[in-house]
Amino acid sequence: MTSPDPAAPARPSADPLPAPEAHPGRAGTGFAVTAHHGDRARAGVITTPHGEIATPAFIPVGTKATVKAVLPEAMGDLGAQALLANAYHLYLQPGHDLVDEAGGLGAFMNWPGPTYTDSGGFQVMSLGAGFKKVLSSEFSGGEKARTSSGEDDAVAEGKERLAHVDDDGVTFRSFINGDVHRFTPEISMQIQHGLGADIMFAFDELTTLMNSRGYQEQALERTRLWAERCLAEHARLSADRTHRPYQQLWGVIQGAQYEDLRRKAAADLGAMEVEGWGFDGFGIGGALEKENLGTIVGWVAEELPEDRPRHLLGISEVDDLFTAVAAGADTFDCVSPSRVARNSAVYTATGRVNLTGARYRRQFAPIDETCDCYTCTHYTAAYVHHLFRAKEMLSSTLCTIHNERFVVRLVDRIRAALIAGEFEVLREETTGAYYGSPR
RNA sequence: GGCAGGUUACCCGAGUGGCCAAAGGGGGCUGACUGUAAAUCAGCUGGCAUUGCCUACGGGGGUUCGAAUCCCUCACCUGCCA
Repeated sequence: MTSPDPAAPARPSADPLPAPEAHPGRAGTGFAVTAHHGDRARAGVITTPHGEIATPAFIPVGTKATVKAVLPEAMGDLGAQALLANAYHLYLQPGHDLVDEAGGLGAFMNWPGPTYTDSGGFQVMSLGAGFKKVLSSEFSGGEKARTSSGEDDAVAEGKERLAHVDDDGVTFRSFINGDVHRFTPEISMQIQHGLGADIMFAFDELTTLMNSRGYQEQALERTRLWAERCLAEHARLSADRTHRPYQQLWGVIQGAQYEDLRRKAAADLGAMEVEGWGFDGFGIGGALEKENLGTIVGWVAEELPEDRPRHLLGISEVDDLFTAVAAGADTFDCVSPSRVARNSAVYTATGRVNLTGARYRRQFAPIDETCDCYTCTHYTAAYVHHLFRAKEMLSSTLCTIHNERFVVRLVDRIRAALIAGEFEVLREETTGAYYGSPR
């Protein structure tokens, strides 16, 4: 466990970076593959102004510039190489201008390592299609095709949508106070430039499993046009700015479960160039199901340029990580380790368990004997069980540290196994122990 | 001593003749959560068996086809007045 860069200054300095090169967007940044394994799995290094990220890597999520309940320093101690925040949330509160004034996201939250921001595209879906409904099996099998831009279901459900999509952008209602706000690709880029993360994502539309094929095509074309506009605005903002010009912009591949749409999206964005600017990497988004996750990542990886990193958005379950790495994914982010931890679920080598269970009342041993996290090396499961029962907030802290370490370490081990040529062995051992049988 | 009110499941607390094995909380048990409107949400929570039966609304006794609900009595608790 090492901090990303203990020597890095915690506060912004006046002139921290070298002069731009010929391609201003990529100066001092980039990606290098260091090892291949099998058809598509690989290990590599992403370089940013705030340090390197060895891939495959898990990037913990700190939506509002904090991984809930955990100090940024602790995230460094548990081995997080980078953190991911959300443009939508930080735009609403405290505002990207204020974060910019503070010296950018990393300086603001005292995180010296690399940072990512998501574009706010996810909120188009989560606030628009309806909270909790993206992957809900309750809706995924439905016959009725529904669209994120239609108002029918919201009316039928007697609920008001919080977001509305059109070709130019998205109109949101703030989840904080109901204020109306407008996001376009340009606005998302302006916000993300203000936030100043090393790696930004293009503004996209995430569709849901219940959208019709026709709507998926329409949304995909919209996402493609938005990607071009993001690149153009990124170029403009990068040229204008002098104090933080080295941000990378990664395009987001949509296309739902359709092979032709996914391949087209990947080919389009992979080749996309606007005023000499292309994407520095790619995100793979959308409502992926466990069964087709590997297949979809595989299609996309085949179409994308080899020399740029691929980030799988929102995935962190044990078997999914192995599947995705095998299919060509390089980095991951996910809220699950954190959210689940606050609700008393913890990962162990032999599966996920709920710590509020009565069976932990007297377990005077670590949550997971095989874990090297701060929680497991200092506290017993019985103590954490007590904290949950007593509704003490330290329960969230200790379990989040454990779960984030669990996933970070797992992906670190996957990386080491790739380099050593032992990926399949690790996969079989790990998923076998975790799920009872290998997946 | 007098008057008034009260005693309901593990706890608090609704319920004043049948739709009551009994609302609602809490607690307990179990589960869910994959680019965070999430320290959130869901199910179960007297016993045993297939419909159903048994045990239960302070104890005991009545009235009634039928009582947590009405009457009598006993016990305990809370006010107010002596």
